[in-house]
Amino acid sequence: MSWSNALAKEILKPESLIISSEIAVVIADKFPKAHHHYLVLPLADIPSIFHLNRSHLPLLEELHLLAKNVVEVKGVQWQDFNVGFHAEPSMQRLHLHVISRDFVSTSLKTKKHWNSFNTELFVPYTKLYDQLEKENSISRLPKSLKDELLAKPLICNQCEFVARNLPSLKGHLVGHLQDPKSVCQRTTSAD
DNA sequence: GTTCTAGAAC
DNA sequence: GTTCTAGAAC
Repeated sequence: MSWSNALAKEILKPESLIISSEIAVVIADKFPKAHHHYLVLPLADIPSIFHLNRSHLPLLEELHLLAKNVVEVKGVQWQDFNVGFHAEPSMQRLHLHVISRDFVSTSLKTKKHWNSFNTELFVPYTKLYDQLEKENSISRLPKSLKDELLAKPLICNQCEFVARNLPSLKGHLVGHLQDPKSVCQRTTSAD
């Protein structure tokens, strides 16, 4: 399918690059799911996390360094970010997500969007790095587990709130952004 | 990955 | 009647 190759084409466009090295580049996600959402991609044609082994550990470190660099360039706080890979990627080029934890964005539209960043469907950089070091490969999640994680309730990433639907979660997340202290005291029925 | 939209949920 | 979700896309 052609849409799944879009990232490989995107990194060839100079205007897409925010920063780059000889090994990897950083671009803005075309449909950002938070205020800040960047992708770090190797120039080498590595299709996915399932093509990695121990020999790629230095490459991963380079991706991670660029992730830190883009956050610095944007003048925002590293600790406000999730940095990692999708356990079940859709796009055919290895890409490290660098996404701010606000998740306030009009492009966040589905339960799948939320759960792919806020359950085990999101593999933090360090978790993937350690697994690769230990086992020399990354294994796919069983389909039953993927289905289970996709079906999980919409749990806020900043408090105990469980949203009844996506618009409710989005409203709640805006609350965190505007008033980080009081939003956690709201009852779940208020939304 | 997104768009579109039927019909389920409210 | 309106909002929201979830599956098809040749």
